[in-house]
Amino acid sequence: MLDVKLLRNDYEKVAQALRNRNASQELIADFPKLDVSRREKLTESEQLKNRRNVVSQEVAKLKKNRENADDLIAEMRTVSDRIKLLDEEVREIEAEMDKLLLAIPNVPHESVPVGASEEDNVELRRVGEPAAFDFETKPHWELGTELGILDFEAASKVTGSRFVFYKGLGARLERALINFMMDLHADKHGYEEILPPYIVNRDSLVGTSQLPKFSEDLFKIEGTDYFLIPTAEVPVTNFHREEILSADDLPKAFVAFSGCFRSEAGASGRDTRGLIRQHQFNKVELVQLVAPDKSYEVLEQLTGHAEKVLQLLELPYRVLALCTGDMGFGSAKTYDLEVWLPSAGTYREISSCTNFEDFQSRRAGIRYRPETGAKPEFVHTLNGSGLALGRTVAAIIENYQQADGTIKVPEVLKPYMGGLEVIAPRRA
RNA sequence: GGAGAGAUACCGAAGCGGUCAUAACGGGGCGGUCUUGAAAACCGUUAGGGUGCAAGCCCACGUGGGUUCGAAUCCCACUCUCUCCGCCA
Repeated sequence: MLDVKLLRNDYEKVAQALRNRNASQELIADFPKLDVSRREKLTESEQLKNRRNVVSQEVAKLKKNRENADDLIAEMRTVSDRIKLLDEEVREIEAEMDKLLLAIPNVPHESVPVGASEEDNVELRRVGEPAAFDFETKPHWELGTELGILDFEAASKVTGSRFVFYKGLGARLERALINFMMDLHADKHGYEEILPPYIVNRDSLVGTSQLPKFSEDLFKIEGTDYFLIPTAEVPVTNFHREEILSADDLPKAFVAFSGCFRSEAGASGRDTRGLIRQHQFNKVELVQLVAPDKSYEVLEQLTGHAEKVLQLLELPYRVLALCTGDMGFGSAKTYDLEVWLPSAGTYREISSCTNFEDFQSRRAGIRYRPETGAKPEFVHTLNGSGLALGRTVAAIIENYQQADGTIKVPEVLKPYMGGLEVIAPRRA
């Protein structure tokens, strides 16, 4: 959520940000009018409340002395009615303003490239060379099915499309990756490990800005106001919702493994095969709450932590700075990591690292006190995948495939796979 | 799921219609006095939001409504916590 003061004092800056995002100017058109009328009504109401408070004291005094207070009480009756009316109007205006404010995307950081679509994202670097295969490569869903480590058919029978069973060494590979990533971030990168609830309430989703705008992407639990989490970002960022932290508490750095559930409402027809786009997938997520003056430094570090996973797995990848038109709703700046997928002959997103600045913390009320006695300020929140598991498995299967259809186990994973060298069909 | 109890500042807790919210009282944290140092004692300090240049004013006793001239206090709904019973991993 934007600071109303920004909207009040620098309307044009917000308007420009919306243009850069291809978002409608309509989003903020009603703001000035609402803002002014709210403050007018609020001022009148507060003056009347002051009067009411003063008179109430007088009434108390008169009653105590057994004197007559009927005139004052009569006056207060009309004053109170007026207050009630004004407060009702203020409430309505505030509800409208909230609705409006919650629908306005964040203002991109000045360093974000201006652009209309993903075409305008800026590639910052490539790391690792895609392997040259001297045989016909196969996509991971073919290899995984042939090896008996992935079963899409069984999943579509048991559940439906866009679900998968991992079996045998496939399940083992996923578990190995989870442990490898968690150990790396918790032990080497200094994050605190969190295992969050997979179900959250509405306030949490508003806090991290999935709601109210993107409800169609979420699975809602029937008969309740609970939702399955689309990412551990939601429960973890909201851990300190409506709290005032002290300066020594920062930075808060959490690493969380969780299942993620997405309805993928608008994605029918895209990536229908394989592990790339599933309704349920696992992810290791990095989340940080930091002091505002540190957040851009931390964004670079956090992105580096996610990159480290790809480097250790020896998977070729590239880093993109997303342009204004391609960034997520709450983002002030985002780097995407894209891993090389031989079957697609291209790089595919495997991690997204974002600085939200105070966009989420303002919604979620996450503040800190810079020093004792100082006024609380909003923290900056960041998160990034470190990494999405399904896509990592797909990348390993495809990049480590061999001519005979077996999969080499990446060096760093061997200890997590009981020393296994190669994933081959069971029972040769 | 059934029955009951509760929610006030960092923690505990008083308050039961007006003089009680920079909120009694107790504890904790921080700073200081004293001390060779520490403890004890004593002193100080420790709190949100809105509006306004400011002084100030308004709001905030779990959340949202209601009654009343006036609500922490009375009424209603909701949320969460605790205790007992049932069920369960």
